[in-house]
Amino acid sequence: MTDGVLDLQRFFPYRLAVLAEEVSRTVAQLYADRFDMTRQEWRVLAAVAANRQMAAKEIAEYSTLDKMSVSRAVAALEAKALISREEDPADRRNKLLTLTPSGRAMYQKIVPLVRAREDYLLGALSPTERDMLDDILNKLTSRARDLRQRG
Amino acid sequence: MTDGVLDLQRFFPYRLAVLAEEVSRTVAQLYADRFDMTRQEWRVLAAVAANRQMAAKEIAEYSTLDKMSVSRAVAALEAKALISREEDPADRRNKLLTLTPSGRAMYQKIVPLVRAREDYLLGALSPTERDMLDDILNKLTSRARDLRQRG
DNA sequence: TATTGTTATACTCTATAACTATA
DNA sequence: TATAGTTATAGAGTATAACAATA
Repeated sequence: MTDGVLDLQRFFPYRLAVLAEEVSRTVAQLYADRFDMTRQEWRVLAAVAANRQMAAKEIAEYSTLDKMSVSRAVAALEAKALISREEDPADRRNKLLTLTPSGRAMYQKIVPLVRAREDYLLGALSPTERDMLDDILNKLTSRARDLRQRG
Repeated sequence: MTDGVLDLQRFFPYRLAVLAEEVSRTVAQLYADRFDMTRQEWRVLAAVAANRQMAAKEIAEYSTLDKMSVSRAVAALEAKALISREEDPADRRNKLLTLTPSGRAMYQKIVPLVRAREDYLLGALSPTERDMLDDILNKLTSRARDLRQRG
């Protein structure tokens, strides 16, 4: 183990990447195949649905997307009439976003589907494991952010 | 929680994706910024280093890459003289890959660096948590694969 | 005919940065 | 000058499929 060879199958960053990609695909099957949305569009839709009336910058922070991804996802969602945009009267640089009725309807169709997949996945774990996973994800995410900032 | 709104910050697939992306970046900082390798090239390098003399198909299985990604990563690594290719005399469709001395030297520079990052990340966890995380990753990966295959 | 590996193509994603309009 | 958002562009990743060589 501590010799010069690294076994990819036991290397945590690799295992995490494989799991996350697999999970991401199972969720994307729902919103991509059935509702023709990209991952970015889904995240923006979920962000606006959960918060109502957000500026693009707030969406970027909430969804961990950069502002360009948000901008393009918003344009795509607007073209599909799933969200609408209006200027913020208090600061006309901001474009406030809300779901249209059909955007909300689509969101409400997708949510139970992705929740069911989440439940199925987490159903592999005991309640104790689920609680611990919650802590573990928080701790690891915090460390990973430290690491990346410090280089 | 069970109303129609999904909080992205509490949604497991989202949290997992954010963590995995963050971890992937901290590791990529090492092999990309310092050694000018893509993620695919790093995975292929690691696969060949851990197994010696692999055919492209075996690399694809070991590294969870598809055969085209392997083919292009191999071409790139060969152009940098990090791996070499020879025909398998037993089946001339196979191209057996091995690291060149400079490929092995680069691998041996990278391994301690990525191991240090892995150790730092997992250092956020107690030994109990680390053991449990190991099980959890296995269980979730197995379920996610089930889910994706069944659609 | 089936398999290994390569090549072609097109689409998505990501990153940097220039640009606009407001402030 | 600084900020919110858009647009441009190029590089990297991914997916489908056609293809060549070999079995």
